[in-house]
Amino acid sequence: MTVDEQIELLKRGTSEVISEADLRKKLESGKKLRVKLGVDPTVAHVTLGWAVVLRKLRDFQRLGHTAVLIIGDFTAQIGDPSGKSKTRPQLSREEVIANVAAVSSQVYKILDPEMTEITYNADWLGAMGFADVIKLCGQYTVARIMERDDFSKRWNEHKPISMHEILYPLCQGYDSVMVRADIELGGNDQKFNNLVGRDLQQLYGQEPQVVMLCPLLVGTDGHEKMSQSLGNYVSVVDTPNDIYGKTMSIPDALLENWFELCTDVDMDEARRQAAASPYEAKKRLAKEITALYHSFEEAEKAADYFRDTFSQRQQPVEAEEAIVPPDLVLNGLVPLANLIAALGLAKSNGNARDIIKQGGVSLDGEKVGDPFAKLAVEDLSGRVLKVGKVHFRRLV
RNA sequence: GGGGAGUUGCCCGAGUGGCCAAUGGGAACAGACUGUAAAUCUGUCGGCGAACGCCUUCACAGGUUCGAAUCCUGUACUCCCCA
Repeated sequence: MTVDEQIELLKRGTSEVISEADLRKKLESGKKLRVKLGVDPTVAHVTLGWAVVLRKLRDFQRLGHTAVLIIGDFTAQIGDPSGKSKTRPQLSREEVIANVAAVSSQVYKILDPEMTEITYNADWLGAMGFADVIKLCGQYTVARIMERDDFSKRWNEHKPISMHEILYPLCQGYDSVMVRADIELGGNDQKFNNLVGRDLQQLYGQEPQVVMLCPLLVGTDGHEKMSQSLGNYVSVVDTPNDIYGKTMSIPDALLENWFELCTDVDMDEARRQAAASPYEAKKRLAKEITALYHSFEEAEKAADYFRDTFSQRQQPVEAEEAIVPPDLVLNGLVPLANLIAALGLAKSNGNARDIIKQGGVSLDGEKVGDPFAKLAVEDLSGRVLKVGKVHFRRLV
């Protein structure tokens, strides 16, 4: 593959490369490049949003380069201020460890483990003494930190900025120095942090890294950046049905963004399809994504399930089984609302009654309208309970 | 160090002694329509209860009062101005 072709491939799904000339130079050197991606284990799922940069990293691996994954076990405890209008809660050591465990296996659904180097930034950041920190701080000025959009905005709005937050970019930049990164990948919101890496590398006598930024994937709600905390995410460990279904629920306006960032489908083709029939394009998208994290066969099955269950509103043949909690049963009768709440399908009994009242609950396809319905237990077993649009449970 | 302003439900934000579980908007949820799209319309949106109702909530802890989100005192946190 020529360098031009490589650049072409690598640029797909990026919004900015700083700079392309430097990237070319590094690729032309023929050297095995060290491509850094820092991730903070603040959550327990690899979402499709996160997968965008992981997939980009995998593109580099396919060209023979090394993925240097930095688990920000130290920085997670600071909390990245990027794109945040308020201070993040600082995570405890235990939470971070739990998240690392959960996430590390998920990233190999995308990356090639043979070509991945995993490091933990607590190894060097945690070992620094206060004098080292002061020295590092001496390399940067307050004005430069305050150039940053998030901070200046918060500053102007008279919102608090904690001291530790302004150290975050320095930590991340120092990571680049420590792993001698040739390239750093990140979402658009990481631009500032990644540029600090360039500056610090130069100050420490290294060639500055190339910064490659990917646009942020918009979440299923169609507005906010996909994130676990907002609940608008698709996880790579979601079931095929969930990946497919959640993808089908995104607004049409997101089709292009998702095709570009979540699939390898040719963009001309994707655009053509989206223009011709957004619905057909979305089904294609959902199937493509599902297949990436499961298999083509499972994606087909998910598509069938979706069509039958949601498009044609048939009752699913297979549904997660749920046991009627015995303590709800009185004289062989169980109050439906309490059952729904106990199964976690509503947040309280009152909420469950509200949903019933509004026609959101059915048993074997038959709507239940009485919020105070009490049902005979033996009568329930084997029947399928539907709550809302999405939740089905086969009662046992 | 001094002076001033503020902290309300998931978020924003009204509310200055009873009519406040607390106006409004957004989010969310359910229904209709549909393509689990968008737009629109309707409804719900602290907990328990069949219900009269009861319980917990307006930063935290005390206090005044028959009665407090609303008044007083202290504590914590945030912002502004001065040094």
